[in-house]
Amino acid sequence: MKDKVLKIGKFEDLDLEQTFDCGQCFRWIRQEDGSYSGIAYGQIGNIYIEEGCLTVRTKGEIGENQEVDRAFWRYYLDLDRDYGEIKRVLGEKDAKVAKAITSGQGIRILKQETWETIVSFIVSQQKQIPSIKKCVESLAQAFGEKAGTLDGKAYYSLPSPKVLAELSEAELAPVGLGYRAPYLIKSAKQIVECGILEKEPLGEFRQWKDLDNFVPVPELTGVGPKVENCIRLFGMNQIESFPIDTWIKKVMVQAYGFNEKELESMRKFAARQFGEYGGIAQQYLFYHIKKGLDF
DNA sequence: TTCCAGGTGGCAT
DNA sequence: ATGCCACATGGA
Repeated sequence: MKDKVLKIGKFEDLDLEQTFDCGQCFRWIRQEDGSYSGIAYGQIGNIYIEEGCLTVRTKGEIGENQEVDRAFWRYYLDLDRDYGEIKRVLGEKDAKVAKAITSGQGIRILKQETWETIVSFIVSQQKQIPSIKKCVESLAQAFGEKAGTLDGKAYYSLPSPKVLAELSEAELAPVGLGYRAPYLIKSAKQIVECGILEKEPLGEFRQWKDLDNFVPVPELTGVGPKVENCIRLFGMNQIESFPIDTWIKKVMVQAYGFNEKELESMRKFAARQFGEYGGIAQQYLFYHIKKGLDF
């Protein structure tokens, strides 16, 4: 199959490095020319900006499904949300976020597959981002399906809940997940048993909107408050979600004067201060402090 | 070598 | 409801 090039359009408030390397996703890899290659919903792509125009090189014949593909990338990259307005609202309300926005003005919250975020963020606990990327990639190569090749590199989808649910800890051991391996297997079993796969199958260009009606997210094994909020924010389009990890804790202490242990107060504060845009504010703050900048 | 990492489950108060 | 602590592996 040949490559085809899709011109998506010109967008404000979009920076590929900030979006793909801000820690929200683990399967997009920066190429030497500054573009990003990866896979989402089984679609392989190489994404870049050329003369100001967002462009995706992907698989398929020219002219085939062009409008569907464009709609998909618009969806995945969250291009129909007005980040300019969100930044204005957040910036007016909160001076710390206003400062953070100066470092990450081009971040967009990807609309990732729910299942991918469940896997990724169960794996992510007590790991650094490069290590998370390696584990997720290794998982895909070992147990996923080959989705195709781009620039001579093979891309694999993540193993489905069914595949993962059938695996033993011994079989999963080579992936190097450590103590997270049983969490992942148990969560996969919970997803299979809850019946959502029959209702909202993988492969559609959409997230699991009513997962909570099948298994409430916090009931998944290995999913505590932090991972739950990441799944909601990155994988369920619930952008008010405000994950509090070690870095956001630092922000809350340094910039807002909280005591390190006052988690519940931090949550309440975030909900009141950032409201429906909590997750986007969180991502600006996260990106800013990770760059080593202060407030 | 030692220490730590986008936390959570299990147990004790 | 809250406070400890072990947890497996890789990288600095």
